[in-house]
Amino acid sequence: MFLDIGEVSARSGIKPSALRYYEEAGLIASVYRHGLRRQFAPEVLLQLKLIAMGKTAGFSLHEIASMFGQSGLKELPRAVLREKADAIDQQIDELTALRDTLRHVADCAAPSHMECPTFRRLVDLAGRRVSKRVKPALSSRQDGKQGG
Amino acid sequence: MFLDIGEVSARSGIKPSALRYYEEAGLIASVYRHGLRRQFAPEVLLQLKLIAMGKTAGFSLHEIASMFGQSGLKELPRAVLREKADAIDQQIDELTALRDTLRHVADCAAPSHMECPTFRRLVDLAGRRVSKRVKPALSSRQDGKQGG
DNA sequence: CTGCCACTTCAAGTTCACTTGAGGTCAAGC
DNA sequence: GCTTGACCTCAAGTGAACTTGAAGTGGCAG
Repeated sequence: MFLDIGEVSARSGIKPSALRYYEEAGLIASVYRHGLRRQFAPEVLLQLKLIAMGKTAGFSLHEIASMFGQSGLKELPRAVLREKADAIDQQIDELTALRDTLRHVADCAAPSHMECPTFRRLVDLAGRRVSKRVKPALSSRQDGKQGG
Repeated sequence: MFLDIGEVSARSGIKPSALRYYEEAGLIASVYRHGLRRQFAPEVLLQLKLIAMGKTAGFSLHEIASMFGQSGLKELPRAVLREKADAIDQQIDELTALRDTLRHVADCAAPSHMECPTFRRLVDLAGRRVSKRVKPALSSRQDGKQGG
């Protein structure tokens, strides 16, 4: 019924050391101990998927915890979630621009991309979006200080 | 004509220390020195936008350098760029799923999300995409080892 | 010619997200 | 009842991406 850490690790592809780290960070929780051993509910696998998605989005573990902490998604600040969703929308726009730029650079025969108008337009477009951002999705202490 | 580091910092919103760090990492280059002071070509601002976009996408500085190193985008490995573009496509899918999940959680009135079929479907969908991934876009040493 | 101040270098410090290693525990199988 | 092996804790180490601090340099305004 319950999974011990090796099992969770095997099914999620996340090392036991990382799982313990997540537990300490309040991202997941074991339901009880069998002797020393943590026993996890199977739902933890779903939570770990969510965590992986959050990481892909560039959120810190702390931010992920604030979205769906170990509480098992019971009482979440809906406003925070909507904010994060908006931030992800912005990020998708940026990624789209980067992807298009990459594809353009890969295909464009121009000798210097810096002078290619298509290239400049692509980068510029993305740049504009970045500066329009309300809140930084990726938290390097740099963003938000020293404002551009 | 040329910009010194403070100017570049002011226009890009990136601290001088980070700019020096980027130079050492081979991401940007100054064209010459005026006394001690680095002089940058204005194009560096465009390059910095590209770097910012790459960071948003979760690429390491090393990977970003491999995409468009300080060379000024002259002779780039087109295959690598296309690969990265594909990776970004995958990432966009994941982010879309996460965003939809977040919005669902914010709106869903169910007492426990774990039992909400819409929720499970969303997470599951994303999970499937993740495991279909060819190459990890975000390089934590974990991904790729210990395969799930 | 003096002083200022934005720059310089270099070493060390910081945060995040883990990993590694040493030494210990305990349920189960022989 | 002893060994085995998967787990445990805790401290320290790692790598990425910077930041900070100390000590120095040099062009330009006054």
